[in-house]
Amino acid sequence: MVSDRALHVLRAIVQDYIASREPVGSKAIVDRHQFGVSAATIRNDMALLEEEELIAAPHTSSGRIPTDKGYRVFVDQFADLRPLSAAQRQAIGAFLDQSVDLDDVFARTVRLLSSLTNQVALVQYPALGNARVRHIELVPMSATKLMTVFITDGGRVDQRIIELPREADEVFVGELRAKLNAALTGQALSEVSIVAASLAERFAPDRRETVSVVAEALLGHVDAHRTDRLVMAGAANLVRTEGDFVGSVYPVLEALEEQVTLLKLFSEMQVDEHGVTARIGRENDEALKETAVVTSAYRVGTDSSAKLGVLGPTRMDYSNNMAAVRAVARYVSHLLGEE
Amino acid sequence: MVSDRALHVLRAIVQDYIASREPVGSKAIVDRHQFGVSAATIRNDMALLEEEELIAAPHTSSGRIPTDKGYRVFVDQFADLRPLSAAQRQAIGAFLDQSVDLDDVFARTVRLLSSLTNQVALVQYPALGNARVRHIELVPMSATKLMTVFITDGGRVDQRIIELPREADEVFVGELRAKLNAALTGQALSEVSIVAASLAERFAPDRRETVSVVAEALLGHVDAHRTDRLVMAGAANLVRTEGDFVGSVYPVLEALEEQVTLLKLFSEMQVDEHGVTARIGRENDEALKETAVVTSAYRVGTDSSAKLGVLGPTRMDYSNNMAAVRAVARYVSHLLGEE
DNA sequence: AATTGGCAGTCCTGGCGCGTGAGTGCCAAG
DNA sequence: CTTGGCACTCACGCGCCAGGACTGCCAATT
Repeated sequence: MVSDRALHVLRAIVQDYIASREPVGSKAIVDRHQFGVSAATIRNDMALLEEEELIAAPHTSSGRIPTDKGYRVFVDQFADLRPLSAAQRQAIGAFLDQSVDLDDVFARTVRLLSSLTNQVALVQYPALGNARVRHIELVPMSATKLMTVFITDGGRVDQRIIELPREADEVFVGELRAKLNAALTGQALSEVSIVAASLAERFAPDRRETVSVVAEALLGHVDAHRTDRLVMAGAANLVRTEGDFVGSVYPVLEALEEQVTLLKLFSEMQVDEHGVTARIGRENDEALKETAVVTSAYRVGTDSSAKLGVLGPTRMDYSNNMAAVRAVARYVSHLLGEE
Repeated sequence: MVSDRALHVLRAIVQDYIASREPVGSKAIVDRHQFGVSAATIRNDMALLEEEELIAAPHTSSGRIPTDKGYRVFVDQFADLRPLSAAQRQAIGAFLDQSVDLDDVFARTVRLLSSLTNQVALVQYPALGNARVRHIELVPMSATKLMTVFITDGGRVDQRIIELPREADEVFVGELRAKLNAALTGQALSEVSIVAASLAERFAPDRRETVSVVAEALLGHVDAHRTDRLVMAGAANLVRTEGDFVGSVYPVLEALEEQVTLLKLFSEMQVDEHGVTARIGRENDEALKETAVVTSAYRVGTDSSAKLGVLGPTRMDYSNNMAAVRAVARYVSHLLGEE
């Protein structure tokens, strides 16, 4: 429908608009790019692009800005995704290799992504749906308070404090700990509920109530592992780019604190063959209709995975951000996916 | 220096300005408050207050707004701090009582504070400087990778993955675990470094290198417990109140992400006899010079404590916010401070 | 000595009109 | 299909002006 040159005009408009934040006119294009044709010709192409709703004019006589659809075509057509420079790659490795534990990997990853892209960075904790129990620890806090610590082979640790129905001595706790680990260590999380249910039988009747309270806590741990969490950094960048929003950034920030919106977003995004995807403008929820989200997946362990990405105004540097997201996702996979 | 009535004029100005965000003039004061004197008299008092730098006029002929110093006097003189309503108190209890563990208490506390005050809420993790070791767990991840889990009696759990210099079998790990717990359980964190240093001697020479790597990891855990952390919620509220900042909110948000600034702030703030303190405007760091921070302390265990509070524009509802912060701090103390 | 009404003066705010300039749409010619 | 030319359209910045909300000061009053 639109000629090849028209597409390149679109690219020029997107690039110039991203660089200057000002509507770009036909004259500016012939000046800044080597099209070898006159401004009038460019104008004809622009009329075409406008008809296709790839660009729009804020008011009758002014330059054009890309529409959501325009950004979409730009991203699909011109996602050149030049690899990052060697120095940048090395910086990623050097920074992430310092991580001391899983939480730290994620904390560092968001900060890194945020500073590479100058956008809000998001990292989803892996679901670990098929993770296995590595170890269960019971720590008495007082006669009737017990802390349960639940460790999976993905390296995730959860703790929880429960109130026991009656007093439990050290010996009994030791017995319970031993039986729990014997029965559950190495089991998939999905098996925990089945095993835990049959556990009470192996204890004297007057202990069973206490055991089932503990079993219930274990189910809570499994749930907590299913429930995804997010870490975020660089929210200040949204305010810095406030001028790119015609509405307020307030609803956007609200949506960011409302993690459920973001988790839904991540779960809906399918990573394409390049390993990185963008969702632009109205393709998102109402609250995020003026933003774009660039996402990639990373692997954890052998067969578990989660997403990470950045969020910013639709007027963002897609090339750079997509390259950064892809590179970071790859490095994190390399870090956590190895066996 | 300033008359009693002048102080009440200051109070009226602060209250009206907080309510309307508009400079308040002498006429508005006689209309909205029962001073029983004429506008001209109020004007004389206002001239006095201006001389004392408690209020200022944005431009020659317009109402006055409080200065930082004016807010300070207002807070010191008129901190009536009416207790929250019974319904609000009950809501605090009902919400916080649902917490399942320590992290959850803090997560709920920030959300609660943020929604009670419509400001940014901050909760500092307790330092637990005099906490004791409750339990140490070692979990083999692979032949040369070991996860160390470090649990203190405050209920805090830390994990970390370390690389061993040579392979370690289950038996050796079990022995190490037993010896570590025998030597360290019940010890104060400050003792860990001393005990850990002498630990290697008790093993065969070819094990010592591995043992000292583990000992080093334990020191890392102790450090992590010393290093305070913060949780935050409601950053979106800052953007909502953006109109109250003459500069941008961007540096404020940056400072919020830079936790070190906030930790320094918390450590400098001394809670007064009412149990709650405010720091206003330029009393803070440069980046926070347009904000006010209301803080209170809460107790954890018997003798450990930390701070929590809210941050917002200097034009905030001090009475409400101070009451909310105090009530929440008290409830959290009640929750975590009990023995 | 404190208070008050009156009055002149200040300065922000919003509306109006106008020239300027960037950029478009269209057309007829190449 | 491309190009130069040309009329047309708006947003933008500027100066100007009237209205309004205050203040500061002063002389009279209590």
